[in-house]
Amino acid sequence: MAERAQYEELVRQFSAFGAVKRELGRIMPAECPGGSAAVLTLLGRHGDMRMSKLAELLAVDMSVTSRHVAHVVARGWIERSPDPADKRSRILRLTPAGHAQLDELSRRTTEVLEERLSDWSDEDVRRLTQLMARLRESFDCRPAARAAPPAVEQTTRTPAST
Amino acid sequence: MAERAQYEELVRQFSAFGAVKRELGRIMPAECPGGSAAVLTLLGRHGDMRMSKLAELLAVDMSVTSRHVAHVVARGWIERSPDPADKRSRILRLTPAGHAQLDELSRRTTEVLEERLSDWSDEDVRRLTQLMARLRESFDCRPAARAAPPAVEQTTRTPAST
DNA sequence: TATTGTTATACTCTATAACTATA
DNA sequence: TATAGTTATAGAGTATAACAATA
Repeated sequence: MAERAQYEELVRQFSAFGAVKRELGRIMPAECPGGSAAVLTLLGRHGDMRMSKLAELLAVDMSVTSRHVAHVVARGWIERSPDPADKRSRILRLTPAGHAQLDELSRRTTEVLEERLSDWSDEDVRRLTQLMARLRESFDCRPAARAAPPAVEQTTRTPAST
Repeated sequence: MAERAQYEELVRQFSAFGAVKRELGRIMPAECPGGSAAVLTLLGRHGDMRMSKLAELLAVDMSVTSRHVAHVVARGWIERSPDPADKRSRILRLTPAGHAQLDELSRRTTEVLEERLSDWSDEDVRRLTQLMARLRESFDCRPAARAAPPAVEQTTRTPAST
């Protein structure tokens, strides 16, 4: 358990982190803003999935997910096919062009990080990655995970607010 | 120097970090969005300063700073007094109400972090804070710091793009 | 001429609410 | 009735460019 001053300093770093994100965003292809990049990355990492699953991984509302996906579909990077098991659902899958775009994104971000973090040890990079992952877990993010006790999770929608 | 897979994982955490920021933002007072909170925090930490200095600390364009400051001034949390040394400039200073608001912000964020990070060791909190601070330094952020060699820094404006 | 700061405009990301089509 | 997904609308953050006042 840390002290108040420690927490304040941590929050200060959270706030300043936006500058890093923006700097990284500047080197991305113009046609592929952050939201699109996130969609491609998660599909590349976790494979084909439904909208609701993607929304959960992105930790944003499904309406936001829908917009990002529409943008990415319009550019031919993913395709939406109907789910035979549930006609309300759609299965998202990377197209060959999507894989190519993903490679390009990876190339650019790696290039920038190699330059900016050239004096970082491998261990420090790993440590930061792990701590940020743990932070995300500690902050829950998904509504179900915090609201419910060790119960079953049943919905991915925003719960009714009263 | 880390490997490509390490960098990709780190970028993934950068992307996911947005969820943490949003979660933290939800518990802030409605009248005080993130931009205002950042202004108050920096003024509280560094004392009175000019717009240009604040813009540098925020690592955003001065036009953005101007908007945030206008919002905060409208709520009576800071005051803009003319700089006697340079009539183009304005000195920003926290009002008593601003100090009170700052205390409230600190109280809320500390409360949330104490809850969410209750199982974190003091050392891990400190380590994450330090690594994020170092990350910010590695990413420069201010235009002058990267563009110029070990030369004097002379402008805080966006440099001409050609 | 160059710099400080403001304003107008535009774009991205996000959430809420209303809507459709299925279960 | 409840759920999957879409769309309309609104709010916050940011950048660029044009502008006013002062160095």
